[in-house]
Amino acid sequence: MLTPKQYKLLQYINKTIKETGCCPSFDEMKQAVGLKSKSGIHALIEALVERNFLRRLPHKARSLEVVRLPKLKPSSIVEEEKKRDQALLDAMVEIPLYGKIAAGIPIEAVANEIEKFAVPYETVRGGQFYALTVEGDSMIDMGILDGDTVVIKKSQSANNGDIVVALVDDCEATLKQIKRDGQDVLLIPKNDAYETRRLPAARVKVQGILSSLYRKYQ
Amino acid sequence: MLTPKQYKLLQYINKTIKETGCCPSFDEMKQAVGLKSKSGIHALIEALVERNFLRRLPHKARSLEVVRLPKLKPSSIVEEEKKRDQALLDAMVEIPLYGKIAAGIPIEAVANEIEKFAVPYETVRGGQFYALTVEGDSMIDMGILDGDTVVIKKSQSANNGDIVVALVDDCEATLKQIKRDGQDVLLIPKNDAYETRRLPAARVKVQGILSSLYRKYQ
DNA sequence: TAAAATAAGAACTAAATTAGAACAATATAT
DNA sequence: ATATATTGTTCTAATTTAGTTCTTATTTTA
Repeated sequence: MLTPKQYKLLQYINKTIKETGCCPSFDEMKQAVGLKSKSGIHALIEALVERNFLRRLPHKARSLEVVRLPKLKPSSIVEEEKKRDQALLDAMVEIPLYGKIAAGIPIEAVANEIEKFAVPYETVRGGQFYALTVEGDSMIDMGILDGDTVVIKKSQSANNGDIVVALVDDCEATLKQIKRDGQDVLLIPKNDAYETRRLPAARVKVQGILSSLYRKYQ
Repeated sequence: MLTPKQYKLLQYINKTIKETGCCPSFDEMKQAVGLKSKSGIHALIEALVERNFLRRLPHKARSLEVVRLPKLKPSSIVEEEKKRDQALLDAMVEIPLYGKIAAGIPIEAVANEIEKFAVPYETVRGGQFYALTVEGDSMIDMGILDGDTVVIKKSQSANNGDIVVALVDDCEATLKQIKRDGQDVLLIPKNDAYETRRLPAARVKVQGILSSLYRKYQ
């Protein structure tokens, strides 16, 4: 069994040769495994040759060849890879940022994808999501400010009281709290300066539900 | 394995034989790899023969044969791995989540690290950051709500008007807008139900500046 | 606790790269 | 077959790059 350092170096040598066709120099190796002196590399290579993982021509530069690779990974390496996998799992994914949506007077429809917005993968698992930049102050009393980025989960339906992206008459998209009132739908701004709109349910389509909010200062 | 020069020459020889059916001369090779003398080619070929990548008949012109080539990983796979590495680079980093901070009456000091909070790496580059969970409603008029997570950039100083984590008398930490007024410091809540505190500058230490805000709905 | 392994750095040795020139062997044209 | 051209070999020498060996410490592992 190899020590973690030996394993790491062997993997690096193997990877480099496979990718470039050339053997790395001791200096390159010391960079790769994070050493400041090449005498350590020399010792590691001695050990790998002794254990028959490497073959070399003594005193020849860049003459290493990988004889075989270990079947077992040192347990500390396994730990490291677990952490890396976790990091990958937590990595960002990009969702479309469709542009501005009115939190005041409706401005533009959700239509042409312009940019991407990166969010943690776990926050957008199990659904389709997109992002919008809030414009206006009609939701200010819910702490949704002009310039905030909201992440919306696509949905054709919403519960009473949800904050949704609502498409009115197939042309205006707006972020409002939604409530049902008989055959009508109420689109409720959260700012006393704005008035609730009452519309027949047929004119309003829910496009998604507010899922999270991001704000960057300065 | 090979040095970069050896590799380059071997590739050229192989390519030429494959394309023209005949081995290049030393002069052609020296052109191809950018040398001005063929003695260098001779040395490289010696090395390639020694490493068993070439075979030759001594003193016979254009008599080289390629024995083997370093087998490279397909470049598509290399690309994929590069992308994966990039994903890792773009991944989340975890910053300490120190617990709750009062946005109303000060509750607990910034002290014992409890949890971690994952944020996109790029948002916390160039500085030390930590996260706090907002408790209370004193900043509600700035859209900072109870339960929001705020990311704070460590700093001992702040500009007038910044929203900061302020430590009062070395024991209460609170999130407020800060303003200077002569020898005093004003800690301004953003909620009409709360009153601005005026304190001598000596009693207030800035611990960090509000950098970003995260809110999860439902 | 003893034996490996890890680590740094310096001093040293050796190999690789490069050039130029002279020369030797081979190939080709006449 | 011979002259000529082409090609490969050998040498010197300078420079750069690379590998080895040594000492000294620290850390890890058995």
